[in-house]
This record gives sequence, C-alpha cells and structure tokens, in this order.
Amino acid sequence: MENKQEIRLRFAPSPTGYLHIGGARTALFNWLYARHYGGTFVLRIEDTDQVRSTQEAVEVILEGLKWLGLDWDEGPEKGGEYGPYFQMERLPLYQEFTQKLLKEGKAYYCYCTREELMASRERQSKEGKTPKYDRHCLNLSEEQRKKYEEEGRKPVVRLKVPSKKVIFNDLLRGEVVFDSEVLSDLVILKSEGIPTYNYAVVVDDALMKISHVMRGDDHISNTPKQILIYEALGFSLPEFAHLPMIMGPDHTRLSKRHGATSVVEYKKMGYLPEAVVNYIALLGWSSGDGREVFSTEELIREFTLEKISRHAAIFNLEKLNWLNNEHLKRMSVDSLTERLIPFLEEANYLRKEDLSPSKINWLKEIARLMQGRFRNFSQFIEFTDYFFQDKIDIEPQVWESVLNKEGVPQILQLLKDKLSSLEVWKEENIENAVRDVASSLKIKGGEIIHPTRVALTGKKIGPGLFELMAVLGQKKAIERLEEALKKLEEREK
RNA sequence: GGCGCAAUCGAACAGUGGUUAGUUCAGCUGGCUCUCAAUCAGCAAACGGGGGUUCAAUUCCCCCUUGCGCCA
Repeated sequence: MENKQEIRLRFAPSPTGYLHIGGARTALFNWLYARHYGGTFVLRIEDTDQVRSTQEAVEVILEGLKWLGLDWDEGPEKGGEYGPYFQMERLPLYQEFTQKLLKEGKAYYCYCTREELMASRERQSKEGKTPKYDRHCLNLSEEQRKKYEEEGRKPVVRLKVPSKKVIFNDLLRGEVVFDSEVLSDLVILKSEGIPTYNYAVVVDDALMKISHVMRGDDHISNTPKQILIYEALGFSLPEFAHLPMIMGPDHTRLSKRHGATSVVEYKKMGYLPEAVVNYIALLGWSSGDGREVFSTEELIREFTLEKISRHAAIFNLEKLNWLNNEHLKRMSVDSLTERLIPFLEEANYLRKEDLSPSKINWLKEIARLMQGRFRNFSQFIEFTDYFFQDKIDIEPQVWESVLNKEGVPQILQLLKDKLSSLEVWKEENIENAVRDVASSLKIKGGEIIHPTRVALTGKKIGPGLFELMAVLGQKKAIERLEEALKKLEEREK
C-alpha cells in the first residue's frame, strides 16, 4: 500500500491519418481520467508502420489534440523522462528486450518464408484444425540456422507462447478469458528489426510506467497477446479498460463515408472545441443524473469509469449541433464575438486591419442578436450575410411567397418614407414607425414585418425585426427597401 | 471459419428482482398574433427471441439471434 502506484495514462495514435472522432474520444477519456485523479497524461506516437506513417499526420494529430484542449504532460514537443515518445526512435530498446527474451529461451528466430507459412496453414486447415504456427523453427540446430542465413533468409523473432488460459480483469467488463491455445507463437520483431504492434505497445507501456491502458474495445483480442509478452518480459500488468467503439449511423465503423470524421473538420465548420469534447464524452459516458451540457472542467470533475457504458455508440451530428448551440448560448457576447472574427475574415466579411473599436461593437451587436440562433460558425456566416454584403440575394421562391403580393409595394413605400424621416435610429423608434404604418393601413404587424424582413435580409427567418434593423443601420435599410420597390415595379410592367 | 465483446424508444444515455420503464436529441402537434433555426407546452416512440432461477425477470444464469471487433 505504501508505494501507491502513480496514475499514468497514455494516448498512442498511429500517424497514418488525421485524428478522427474515435481516436479523439479515446484520447479524451484517457485525459479525463488522468486529470480527474491528478495523474499524468502521456502522448506516444506509434509510427512503426513506415509505409503509412507521415510527418504531416503527426502534425495534424497534435493540432487536433491541442484544439480540443487535451494537453499532454509527456510526449512530442514536451519530452519527459520516459522518452523518446516516437516508437521509431525506440528501436534499440525493443532490440534489447528481444535479446533478453532470446537469451532466456522465451523467444526464438524463425526463418520460415511467407510461402512456407501459407503451405503449413493450408495443410492444417485441410486437417480441420485451426491454423497456427507449426513451430518449425523452434528448435533449429546451429547448422540449420547457418544454412538459412546463407540462403539469405532474414529471420523474425517469435515469442514462445506457453499453453495456458490468459485471464485479465477489464475495468469495464469484468473478467475476460482467452485460451492461449488459439494463439500462435506470435512475431514480436519483424525481419527488418521493426517491432510488431503488440510487442512495441507492451515494451513502451511498461517502460513508460503506464498504470491504466484505456483504449477501444477493438483491442480486447490483442490484450491476451500483450499479457503474454508482459509475462515473458517479467513486467507487471497495468489495469485494462476497453471503451466501446463509435460507429457511423449505418452501424459500421466510422469512416470517410460518414462525412466529417476528422476532428479538424469540426474546427473548420465552426464548432466549439468544448462542445465537441462534451459531445464525444457523451458517446459512452453519462453523469447518471440526466445532465448533458458540461464544460470541460465539469467533465474532469465528474468523470469516472463506473459511468462508462459498454456498448457501441453511434455518432449523431444532430445532437452535436444542439450541444454546440447550448455552449454558444452560454457564452458571453464578448467571447462569442472573438470566436466569430476568424470566420468572418475567412468569409471575406471583414478584414482584421479594419477592426476599429466601433466595428467591434457593431459585431458584438450582431453576435448578441444571433446568439442561440445558429448551430456553428459556418451557419452564422450563412445566416448573417446581409449585414456584411452590399447586395443581398433573395431566392425566387422567397420573393414570390412574401414580396410579390398585392399591397406589398404600398406597404414598403410607406414604410420607407416613414423610416427616412426618423431622426434617431434606434429600436424603439423603429418599432413605433413600423407599428404606425401598420395601423394607418389597418393591417396586422406581421403583414408589414414579414415582407420587410425579406426585403432587408433576403430571409424569412432571423432575429426580431426591430432590433435587426437597428443594427443594420438606417442607410442600408432604406437602400434595400428602395431596391425591393424597384424590383417590384419592374415586375409590374 | 476460430475467439472475444455487446444488446432499453430512430439516436445518446438513466433505471429497477414488483415502476404508469425516466431524461436529452431528432420527429410530430399546438402556443408565442414577428418569422424560426429562438422559446414554451404537449404527443408518439423501447426492454431482440427462447429457456431456466424465482411468488415475481427488462433486471440474475444459459442458449440462440443480431451487431461489432480481433485473428486467419
């Protein structure tokens, strides 16, 4: 009890692509656990797949983690006392432990070629057995070894797998039992001296003193192999917890087919990182009391293993949209405005150098009007174009259904005159003006408000008209009314 | 094919050996005479099947099915 083990978790992605939603969720749960218990979060890059690993992928993964706010205590760009944190820089370590296993007779060189292995496998299948390595090279004589070497064969190293039941306790699922009889003598070091996945993971997790291995449940079947390696190496076992997977709406593994699966794409689309974190936390975890909107700090506080579910979850964009909106609503107008600016620039709605204090105040007004009325910043851009562009487009359908109607020209004409004469352009005065026009024409407010909104914004929906007009400004409002009147007149002819 | 993991409304989660099986998203209906993508109210919607154990099973056990994964 006295030397209570330090809590250390890790996220160990392969840099063969972007950081996808599933990987992000695994990273998040490890990070949350580490942060909740005051442990250490390690990032390790598993780049032993030399064909598919790229430097760009490393960068994109780091970018994704940083954007989500999942900071690591040890790993790339940070270092740490258990480095290096790239597996390709750890090759000598794997060699060292392989030599040890070889010396102890727990592993052996295997010179079998692919063809020989396939032939053996086929033979076994024919006999109705489950194919596994036939241990042809287990007890090679020096002579035979030399002969193979002379033939130019490059050996792999295999672990001599003892016959036994491998039992481990999964923190989420309880006892899981595998019979090692179904396992072949697995390759731990490939002929080029590169470790296999299962071997590198074990050496690294052990050397990096990882206390809890938390990963997707697609690794459950790898766990017995890894345990055998731990045992051969004489390392003590970490705790294991296998998280349920995240699937696409068609219940298949999340992939490009399902649209945006890269975390960075959500950044581009204008989702808040804290909302994405909140959402993926909800994929497999719950507070138990029905609350769903959590800040990242709250997640750290509340996160425990007991509340993780065991079955696969399906990624649902609708719910992310809702959650993003909830986070948006909880934001101050100031920080909302700040987050908006990069997207406004991207859309060419403004330039950074034009950001005067008065312009920023105006942006804040727009943000205040729109807060809660959009799901992500891309949508904000789409919904607010009329504030930023000189000309607006009115969809033919909208034009027909709202503006191209009997009485509308008269209404807009009257309103335009009335608004032109307004000396103080503020919400209250605008509302009075509109209501006056309505009562002088003996029509309901809505009959004037709807066509006016379309004339000014090109949209049938949006913020309350009077506050919208106040922010839009007198000049633009009148110009657009004129524009609409002109077009209506042309239609008449 | 072998082995493993899982199974509650369309989706995400709660929950219980006896409950009108709950919440959120989406859907639908209605209110808000200023629209909805805002907001409020309401409706609909689930314990995969079969055996046990038990007075009683959605809940515990077994089998099947289905889904997913790993290996081949």
